[in-house]
Amino acid sequence: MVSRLGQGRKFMIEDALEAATLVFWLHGYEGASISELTKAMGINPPSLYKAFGSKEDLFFKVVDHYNQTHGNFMSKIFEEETDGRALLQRLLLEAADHYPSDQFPGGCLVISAAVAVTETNKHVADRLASMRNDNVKEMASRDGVTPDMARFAAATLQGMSQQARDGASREDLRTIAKYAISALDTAL
Amino acid sequence: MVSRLGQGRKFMIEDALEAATLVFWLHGYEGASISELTKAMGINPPSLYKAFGSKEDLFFKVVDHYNQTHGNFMSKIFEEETDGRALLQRLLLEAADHYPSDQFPGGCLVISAAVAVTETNKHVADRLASMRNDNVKEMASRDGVTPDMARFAAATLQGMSQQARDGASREDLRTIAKYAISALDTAL
DNA sequence: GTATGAATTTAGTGATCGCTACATGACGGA
DNA sequence: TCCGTCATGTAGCGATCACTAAATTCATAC
Repeated sequence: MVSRLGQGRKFMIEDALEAATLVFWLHGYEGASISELTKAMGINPPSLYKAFGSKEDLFFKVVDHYNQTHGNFMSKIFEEETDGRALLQRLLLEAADHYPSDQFPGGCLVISAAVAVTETNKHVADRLASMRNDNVKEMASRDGVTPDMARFAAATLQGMSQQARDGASREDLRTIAKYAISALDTAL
Repeated sequence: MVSRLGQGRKFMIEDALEAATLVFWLHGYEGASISELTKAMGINPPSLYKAFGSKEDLFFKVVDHYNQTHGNFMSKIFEEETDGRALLQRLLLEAADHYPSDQFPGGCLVISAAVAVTETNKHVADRLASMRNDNVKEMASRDGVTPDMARFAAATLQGMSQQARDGASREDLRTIAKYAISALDTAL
């Protein structure tokens, strides 16, 4: 039985998450203040803490939201491509299309939101790092993909994310992706 | 005429810069607090501000110091290698040796110290970004190196830096470097 | 209409941020 | 020895951090 008492929430969780996503994506985990987050989400701090628990809880819900929306193309490719090489190729080429953006911060939130942080937030950066490393393992588990190839693809994706933040164009990133694909097609 | 009045500085600039370098390298520009910096440098805040001006001034003096010490291998390669392809190859292979580290934070300070930051420190991140982009231009100015090749090499180096922070081994990075070199050797 | 219960707004908490005023300490010059 | 000068240590500035106690508003239940 769902409780129908009280005045009920006045904002939509998804809308608030999307607003928070843009802030965390642009300024990173520590660079995003509760003040800026609540302003962007259109709510006050107590509402944020009531709905999401803490800044850290909110952040990881934002990461989930990001993976289901802006970063959705990745998991889609993981689902659709069975062949390992085709998987890596599509990841690289589609990332080249998605990472550069005018309306969004550019690059990948999971890659750039917590690179170098305070000691007290080390576990946040570590959790993102293990998400990235899980991605490498997932790639390496596919047929035709060695751990080395997976690492190389992951490193290229991370470099492309940085390049996007540094202002590289869609065309720039496509070229980087093509170089990487040609390396993956060449016996080492 | 050098002033010989007063009690004189009680610490060595280079030692203080090296200590500050490790803090900024590990925790990034914003993640490094004045409190942590002064503790690592063995001095009090007024001495820091007297000697270095501000946190931002200190940071960019740290970047210079880093480029002349831990990151010195880069400029050395730029000086020694005239041939463009040999330049890119050495950059990739030697970065693979330098980026992973047990005693140091790993990766490159210029790449990881200010990725996503507060709005008030955007200009710090922008200045590091333009240093990185200057590196790309410098590579592209060499014989046999197209802008595309330079971008690809830079992206790979940035990905390798991230991988090093995520725990990749020297061997892992060498393999990534070799993949990238094989791509550069293949006509696109 | 009134009591109940939940999310809201207001207004702060203590802690830490980057930075500095002030007094002390340590040296060279006279 | 005393002064002038500069770096130092102490102590704390205003601002902002993540977070929350308390009061208020609002929707339902009866």
